[in-house]
Amino acid sequence: MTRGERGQGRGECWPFTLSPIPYPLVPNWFRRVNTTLPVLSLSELQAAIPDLPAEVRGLLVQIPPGQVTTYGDLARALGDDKARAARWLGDFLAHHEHSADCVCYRVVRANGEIGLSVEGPEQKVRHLKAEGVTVDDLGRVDLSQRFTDFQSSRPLSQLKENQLRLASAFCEEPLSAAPRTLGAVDVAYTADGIACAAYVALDASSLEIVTEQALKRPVAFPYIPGYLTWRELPVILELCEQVRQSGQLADVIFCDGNGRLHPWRAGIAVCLGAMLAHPVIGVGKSLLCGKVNQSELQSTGEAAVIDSGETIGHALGQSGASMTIYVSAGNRITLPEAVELSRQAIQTHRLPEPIFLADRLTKRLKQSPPT
DNA sequence: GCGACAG
DNA sequence: ATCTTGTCGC
Repeated sequence: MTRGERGQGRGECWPFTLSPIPYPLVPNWFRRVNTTLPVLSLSELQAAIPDLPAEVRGLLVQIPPGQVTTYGDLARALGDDKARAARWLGDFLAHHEHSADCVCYRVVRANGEIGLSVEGPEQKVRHLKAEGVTVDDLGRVDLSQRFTDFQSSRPLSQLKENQLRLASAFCEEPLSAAPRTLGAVDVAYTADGIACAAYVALDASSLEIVTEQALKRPVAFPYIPGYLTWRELPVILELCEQVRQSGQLADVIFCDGNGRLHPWRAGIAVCLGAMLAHPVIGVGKSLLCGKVNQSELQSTGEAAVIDSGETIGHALGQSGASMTIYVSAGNRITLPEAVELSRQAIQTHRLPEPIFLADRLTKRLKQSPPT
C-alpha cells in the first residue's frame, strides 16, 4: 500500500466496526491521509516528464503512405483520452523542426480540413495527392483511409496517473491556526523558452511584503489543458523548496492555477500542496471544468462551481463582468477557508494581492537579464 | 451548430 | 501563457 492509499476507506479507519455504518461519523477530511512526505520527490517529478516532440515523431513514422490521421487521433495515441492535446499538436506540427523525411503532412483536422503546415498548405496538399489521398476542390481530405492503430507508451496517461497519485495525498482539513503570512507563486515565459518563477510572501493582516524570491529554468513541457502541472510545477516546486530552506515559506500559499477544480481533482495547486505537504489555495482566472449558477453569481457576487454533483470550487464575482476568479482547495485547507482568505487578500486588483504581486514580479524577471 | 475552456 | 496598436479613462 502506498502512502496515498492509506485511510481512503472507512474500514481502515474504523477496523473494529462490526456492522457497516451508513453515513460518515466524522468529517470527510478526518478520514483522509495526513502525509508529511511527498508521494514523489522533485527529481522523480522531473524524471517523469516525457519528451513529447520525440514521442510525436515516433507516432508520425507509423502512419502509412496514402493514409492520414487527425490531431485528435495523435492526442489519443499519446494517451490523452479526451484529446485535450489536439490544439498543441496542431501548433507543434505547424512550427516544428521539419526534415526531408518528415511525414507531418499526413496529419489533418477531424472535419477533413487540411490544417496548418510547416511547408505551406499547397505543399501539404501536393504531398497527400502524391500518395493517393483524395483532396477535394474545397481542400477537404478523404478521411476513410484514416490510420489510428498506433503503438505507443501513452505518455500522457502516465502523467495523468502521476497527478492522481499526487491527488491521493490531498487533505481537506481546516487550517491549524489563522495564517500570519500569505505567499503566492506564479510563472511567466520568455520567447526563448525560459520559465521565470516568482514567490512573494505578505503579512496577512497588513498585506505588506515580507519576502520576494525568484528562479529561472528552461521549460521542459508544453501547455496542455489538464496537464499544467508538468509545465509549471518543477520550477515552482524548486523555488518553494528554496524558500522553505530560507525559512520564509508562508503559512498558506496561493497558486496561480486550480486545485480541486480540475477534471481529475488534481490541478497544479493540489500537486504543489501534496509535494510540499502544506496549505495551498488554487486560484484560476477562467473556468476549466464544472458549472456556475450565473444568475446567483450576478446577484450575490459568488457561487459554487459544481461538477458531476460535486462542489469543487467557488466563483468570486467581485463586481460582475470579467472580474470573476475561481477559488479551490489545493491542500490542507477547506474550501470555505480558501474562499474567505482569498476575499480578505483581494485589495484593489482582480486577484488576491499575493498573486498579483507574484505575477508582477514574474513580468519584471522576464525583462531582467538571464542569470 | 456544438464542444472546449487552468497557464 | 505570449504576441501586439491603438484607445479609453483617471
